[in-house]
Amino acid sequence: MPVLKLAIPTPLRTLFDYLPPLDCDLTKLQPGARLRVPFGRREVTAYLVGQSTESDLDASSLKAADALLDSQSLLSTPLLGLCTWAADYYQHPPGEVYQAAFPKTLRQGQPHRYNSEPGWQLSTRGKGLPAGALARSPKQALALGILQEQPQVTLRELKEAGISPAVLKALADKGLAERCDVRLATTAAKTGAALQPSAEQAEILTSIRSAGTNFHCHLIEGVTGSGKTEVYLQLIADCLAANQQALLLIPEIGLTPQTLARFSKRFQAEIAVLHSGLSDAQRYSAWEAARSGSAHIVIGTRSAVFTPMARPGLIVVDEEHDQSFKQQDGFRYSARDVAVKRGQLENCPVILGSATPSLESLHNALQGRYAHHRMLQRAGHSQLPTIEAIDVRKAPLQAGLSPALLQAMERCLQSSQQVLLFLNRRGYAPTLQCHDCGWIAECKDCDARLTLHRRQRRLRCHHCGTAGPLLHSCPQCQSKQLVSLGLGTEQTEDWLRQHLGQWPLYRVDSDSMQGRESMHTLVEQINRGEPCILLGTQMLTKGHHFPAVSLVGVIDMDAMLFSTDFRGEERASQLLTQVSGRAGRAKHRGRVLLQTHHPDHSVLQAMLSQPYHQQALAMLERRRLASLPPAGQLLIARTDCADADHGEQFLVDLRASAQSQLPAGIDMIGPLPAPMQRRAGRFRSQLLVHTADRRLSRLAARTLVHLAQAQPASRGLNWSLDVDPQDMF
DNA sequence: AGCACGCCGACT
DNA sequence: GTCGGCGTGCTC
Repeated sequence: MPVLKLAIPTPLRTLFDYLPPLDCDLTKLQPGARLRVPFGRREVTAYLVGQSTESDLDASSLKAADALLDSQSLLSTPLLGLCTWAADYYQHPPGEVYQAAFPKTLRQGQPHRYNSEPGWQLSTRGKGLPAGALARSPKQALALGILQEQPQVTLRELKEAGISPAVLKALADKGLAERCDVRLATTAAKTGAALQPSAEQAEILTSIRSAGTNFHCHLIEGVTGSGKTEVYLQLIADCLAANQQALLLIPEIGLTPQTLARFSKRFQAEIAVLHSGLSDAQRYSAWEAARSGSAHIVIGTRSAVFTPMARPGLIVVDEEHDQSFKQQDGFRYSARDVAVKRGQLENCPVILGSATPSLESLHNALQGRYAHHRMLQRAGHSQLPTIEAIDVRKAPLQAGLSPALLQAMERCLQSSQQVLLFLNRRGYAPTLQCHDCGWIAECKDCDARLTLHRRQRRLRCHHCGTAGPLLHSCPQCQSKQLVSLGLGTEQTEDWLRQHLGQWPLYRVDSDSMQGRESMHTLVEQINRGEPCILLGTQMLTKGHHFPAVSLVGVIDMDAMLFSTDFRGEERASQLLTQVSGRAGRAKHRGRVLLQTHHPDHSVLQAMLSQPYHQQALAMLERRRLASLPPAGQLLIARTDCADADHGEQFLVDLRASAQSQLPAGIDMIGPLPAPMQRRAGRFRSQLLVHTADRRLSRLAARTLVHLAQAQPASRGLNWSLDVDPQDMF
């Protein structure tokens, strides 16, 4: 008995067995095709994973699929393998993983339209006409002639030949021609002139090329401005020359216009871009361009790692350390890690690039699993900036700015250069307090204070998004003496406009950069090079090039130094190195000033005295001593629940049942309340699971999910497993 | 996650 | 008498 193994989008971690649709040729059922199936009391889109001749269930309890939606597979064998691997590795329901490889329109069960343009062809009757027929209507005869030469002609080509739609309509009315979809032929990509590579670039290119076109993972660790992108471009050019496609993953959409511009300039090629800002139709057409192979280059954010490609030849993950590659809810995958796995399954090279590689990737490189390529020189003659700490203890601060920083800013602006100020806190002030009774504005749903947003006249919670009106009197004692504490970008902006108003000021944070194009426009404005002040959050540090910036001021370095997460120091080093990298790319040597109350802090001292690479080696050693990732693996079982005790009890029980089943070498810590226990009205607890190696970690993940599924959960309790968590929360 | 069934309060 | 509140149980 033929049985179909289907992945169905549902939170259940299993495949479902169905009988084939009635009157269906079994050889037409290819893995990666979609089917329409009855599921419970509704109809859903299912994805064919495989066929079998038997089922664990009784044949009588199997339903038959309603219809096969795709007569051909839409996913290649390696991509199917990738989905299967990811479902197992992340212990996530297969249906939801498979769904990640499809655009929304196809998930909804719409018929697949191949990469095609509307066109016309002769009908059976039309094909029977002799050449030179229809001589009495010259236009129709011309159209007929064209259609006789080529089996299918696009509407566009017909129009170019002077055939109007009316003429075609006339042919259709006579039953001689009909509409059709014309599949597009793939055209070869052309590559423009490459830049002359530097000695370092040339060496890396040679080394990567000599590693061949099979799977191999390369880590390019290149200081900001060393020209990693040029290396990518030349490798992609090789890939295109071999008639293969390249996949480039980038952290966020903010970067897309710049990246796209650079790629369009170099390549006369079709580039498919996939990011969250696309409409469903645009996303579908980019997806289909990648899948059909008409797109030569696919550029996208995290989710693009699951895009099908006809001829993949290279995968590049730019800024591989960036946290946005890790999905933080639902299907919690790391696009970087999935990309490496995909390279292995597609058997093509994978390039991970960063100025500040993650300790995971650096570890793999040092272990010899990845080839390690370093670029230490900046392109042209620009030097890396100098970094100095400003001890702000006892210094009179104005909107967070010390006299030393202000003086440096003015000098910089007067010599017609740009200043970048980094303050990783949006809003006006992070706290609103009553001066008379000490009351503090807190979020009613989270263990967090409300941030004062003056411009929007709101009190907002940055954790759950709720926003309330600005208060003018204390709800506890009715005093009017409400004072703001702490500093956000809005406040520094206000002060700078008043006191250094002669210089243009651009605030760059997610509040001020609302429109899709606003960041792009701003970057262009800034790069005209006029002296100005840039003030922003980490939005400002992500990949943009600001050649005229020669001074970077970090207003609140201390916020970066104190973190509860074991990855805190790694993040701080990366962030600081990335901010510093914005400075001094052109002729002037840049200068970075860090304001701190803790000039002797060890992390700060390391940043002042060593480049990122050395800091990273020291951090790796500390991780090794503490058996923390990448030395050892981590899993977190999380719960969130309206009742704090229920969540914790669930994890206590889970731990107890896991304890008896798991072998030695798997350590469990907790359950503990999450670092911010209450968020959006729900109490969060977590159980940490630490193992020495990957094999044990995967065993632990499977066992925990198995036990958690079998465990009775009180109503309203959600649990999830986070494999390779990036944040403790 | 959906979507139904099911058993108790305020309306025509 | 029913309309509908959301508790709980199932999906091959």
